[in-house]
Amino acid sequence: MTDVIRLLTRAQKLLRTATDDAMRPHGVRIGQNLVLEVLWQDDGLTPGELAARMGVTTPTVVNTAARMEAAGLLDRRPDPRDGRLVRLYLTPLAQAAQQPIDDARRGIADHALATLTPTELRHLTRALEKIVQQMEPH
Amino acid sequence: MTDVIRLLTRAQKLLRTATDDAMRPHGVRIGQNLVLEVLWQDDGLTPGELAARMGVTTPTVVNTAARMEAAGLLDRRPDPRDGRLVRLYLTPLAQAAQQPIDDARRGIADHALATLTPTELRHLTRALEKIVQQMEPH
DNA sequence: AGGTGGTCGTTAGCCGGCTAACGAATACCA
DNA sequence: TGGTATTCGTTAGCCGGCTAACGACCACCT
Repeated sequence: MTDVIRLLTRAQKLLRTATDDAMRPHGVRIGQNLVLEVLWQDDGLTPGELAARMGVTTPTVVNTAARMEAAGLLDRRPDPRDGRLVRLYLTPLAQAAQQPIDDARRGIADHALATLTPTELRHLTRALEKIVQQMEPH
Repeated sequence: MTDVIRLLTRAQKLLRTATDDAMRPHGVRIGQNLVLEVLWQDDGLTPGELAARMGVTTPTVVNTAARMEAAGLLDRRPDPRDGRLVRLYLTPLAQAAQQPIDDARRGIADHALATLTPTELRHLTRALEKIVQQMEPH
């Protein structure tokens, strides 16, 4: 019963470690990955918006963004219309990292799933969707 | 391709959060859960042995054990034969927590997997095993 | 127009991972 | 036997999550 949960945890940890190892040479850490993914598609979001899309809390985004700013990956600029808001913009450095990081992530996914048949992949996806739907708030 | 990885990450996070929420009323946090699981079965292990069985590093166990000692969950006693070793022993408090915590974990697993058919559960397990085997250091 | 309530980001402080560097104790070998 | 290498646990310091408390700013309503 709970064995499959342990398996899932183990798999996720292995994937996380592999991803972090692959990102580090590009000056990006695992937690910054999601920020980049979202901003690559939609630059200039606020910490709150980012947190919602990433599924983490706002303080997590604030801390991560501070590290990324220190690393030269993004700029933090106040919203001209609403003094409460802060908008996060990627630097050219962060934009240039998109291609190699995407490639690395795809490579890891390919390797992790290499021994699964298309049918098994479909089944896996379906099962995970069911779990997520079951556990998601409301 | 990488979507299923995201799903897996999301599912694991939901499970982790639910587990932590269920443990906290019993005075146990999520990171201490694995320590208890191992020591319930095999008391008096060293930090290094625990780390190996848990799949984490030794410093992680040392830190977690320090918090658990402060919480009255375990005792840290030197090995009488080898002065380098430290052995970790569960207190009665920790032993008494086994039943309710096991129940809670089983309840979470049941709920998470409730919408899966036995066949789907088998497929899920098989797919996760393949991923883990593929990614584990040979 | 002014006060009040809600909405932001930030800070502080915790837990749980990690690597690197260290110090103490044992084990081994000349 | 004595010196050196190895094996432990610990400490320091980082990243990435979280909650709670706070302060600034806006919006709304009288």
